[in-house]
Amino acid sequence: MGAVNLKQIAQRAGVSLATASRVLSGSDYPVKDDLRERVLEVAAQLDYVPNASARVLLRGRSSIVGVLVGDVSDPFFSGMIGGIYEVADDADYMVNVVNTFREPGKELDTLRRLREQRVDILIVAGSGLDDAAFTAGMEKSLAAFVQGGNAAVLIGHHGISDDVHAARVHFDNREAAREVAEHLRELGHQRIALITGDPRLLSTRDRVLGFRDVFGDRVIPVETEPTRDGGYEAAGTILSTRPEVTAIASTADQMAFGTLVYLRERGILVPNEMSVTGFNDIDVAKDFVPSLTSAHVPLREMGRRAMELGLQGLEGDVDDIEVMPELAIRASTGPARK
Amino acid sequence: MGAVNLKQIAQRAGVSLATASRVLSGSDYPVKDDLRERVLEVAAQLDYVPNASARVLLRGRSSIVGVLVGDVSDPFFSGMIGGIYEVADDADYMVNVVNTFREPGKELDTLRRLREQRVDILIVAGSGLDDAAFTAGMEKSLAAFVQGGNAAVLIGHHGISDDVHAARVHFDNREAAREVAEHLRELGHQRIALITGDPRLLSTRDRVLGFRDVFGDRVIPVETEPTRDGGYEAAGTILSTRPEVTAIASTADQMAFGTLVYLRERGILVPNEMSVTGFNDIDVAKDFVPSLTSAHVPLREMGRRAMELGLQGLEGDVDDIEVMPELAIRASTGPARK
DNA sequence: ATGAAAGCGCTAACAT
DNA sequence: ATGTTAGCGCTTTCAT
Repeated sequence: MGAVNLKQIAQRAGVSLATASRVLSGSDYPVKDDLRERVLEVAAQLDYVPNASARVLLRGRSSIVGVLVGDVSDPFFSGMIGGIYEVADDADYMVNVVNTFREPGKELDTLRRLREQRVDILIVAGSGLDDAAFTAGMEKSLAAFVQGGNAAVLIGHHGISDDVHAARVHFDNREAAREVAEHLRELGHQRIALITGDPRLLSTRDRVLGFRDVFGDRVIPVETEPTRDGGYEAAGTILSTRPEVTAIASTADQMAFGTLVYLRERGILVPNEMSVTGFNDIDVAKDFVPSLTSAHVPLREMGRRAMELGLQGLEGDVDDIEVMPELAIRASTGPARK
Repeated sequence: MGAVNLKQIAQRAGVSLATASRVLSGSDYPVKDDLRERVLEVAAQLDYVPNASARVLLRGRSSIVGVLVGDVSDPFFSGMIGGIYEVADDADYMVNVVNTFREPGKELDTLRRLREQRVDILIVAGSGLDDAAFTAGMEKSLAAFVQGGNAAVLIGHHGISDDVHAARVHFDNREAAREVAEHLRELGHQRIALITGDPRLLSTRDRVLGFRDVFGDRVIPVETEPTRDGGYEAAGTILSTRPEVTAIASTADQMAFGTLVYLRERGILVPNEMSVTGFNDIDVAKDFVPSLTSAHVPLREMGRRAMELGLQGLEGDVDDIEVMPELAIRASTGPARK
């Protein structure tokens, strides 16, 4: 029981702990070849793997980046995570992703667990939340983390005070939403429905605001699960209660897919009878039928940049960057029906 | 610099290290209320978070499950990972996912890093590989890991000797492929192309075998990147070089999507002029146009079961389970054109 | 009820 | 060139 440790290697090889360590830790300290070989052989034979905990304890650095997301299997997050991995891998960092399962109450908890692991870098990708106690807890935790000599990166997470010395990857959700809305307005739409996920999420809020900037009261918000099925259901509600609507927007592509499927099943033509828009522009959006008009969010790039900022943060320079929305106009939107 | 530690808490609170530990580690050891409160207060004030490394070192258990996958952002893996998280979360386990980026050479490396972290449970989800040295390395590493009192779970990873005391989640790729092939044969197809990813992957191999069981030499394998773009490209190659083909199968849905898009752009009717099949049946497959006939692989369930097996493995009982393929017949397949 | 001290596995400073 | 030892942060005996 228990993994093989250095002491066992040293004993078997008939050398001191220090010698074994010097050989196996990649130190450039000189060790005679015959001893070195003996150590190496025993280590290989027993398949010795050093204990990272002990090393971390000693060094105070873990080479682990902790990532806080809502749900790893959501393409929105897994895109970002993919970007993080790319950079982390080159920098020899392990990536430790934790799920909050979109339960905001859990976020503080998981953040703490990541801190317990003594991650060097913390990337918070879950959206902010409109909740004072939560925000305060978050700020305190992040401040203490950074205070401890680590780097924190917030992705699209405003609501956290600038006093927290964290790098940020900004994405202007409101502006992106405005572009989508503007596109619909130009097509002559007057009354639109907007399917949203949890309205307490700041990203959702901002997206709603963007639509309101253009449509004011003429946007009808419908709250649902942020999934394909949620969008499917919401579309049904909208059609039966709001016949005046000529376009259905969503705050995430998955919901728009659900809406498109619903419309397809009902034989309602898109975009002739109804326009549909998504948000985030995940990979399949362009291949869906009809291809989905969506606010493109450069997820992979955001992940990459976040990780780069984290690495820089360790060196002491905390930076802010902004990635730009870009409206992807496709086949799911057209002139409002008469 | 450096995170706050117990010693600092103890000093500030004017108590001994032991007392501080007893209060903060949730021990049921009795501590007078006034001291307890003082410690708690100081800890809250400084936002103390215990060092997991130290704890792991002491306890020998990390409550971390390590997961080895090809690529986190691939829906195939992220589905499984989602399942793992569900169970891990309930068991208070952290999930540490590492990417091999589909570079088989990296697998041994990443496995080692996970072992360094002293994960209690190891779930290997990347496919096996037809490479003796690789397999031997894998076996040795896993054996040593289990020997150390941990639990290993292999998902669809045959090729690893039964001597390795690992739990397994089996999925019969060959049988699943056979079902797809059989379906095509029944529709009258005689000549089919099969788009595959890396043929060194055992899962790919098995799927190819399943098709060969039914079609023998009449299946034309085409190797490409296991992505949407890879499938798109491969479709082009097939159409220009193999006009006799009446159906294009793929060993993963993403490639089939690419194929469908290519055919759509060329105005080739599916399934009238060409049938298309996928594999894995990821979420969007049913909503694609045309909806994709695919071998359904219960990814989420496999993840859940794997994690359950891992937890059981810690208790010493190593089990094998098998999940069943189920052919999802949809609109992308039809009778062979004349 | 409290504190002192040993020790988890490892590295690095310090002898020899 | 090799070995001995202190100590990273914590929990848990073992005194008191």
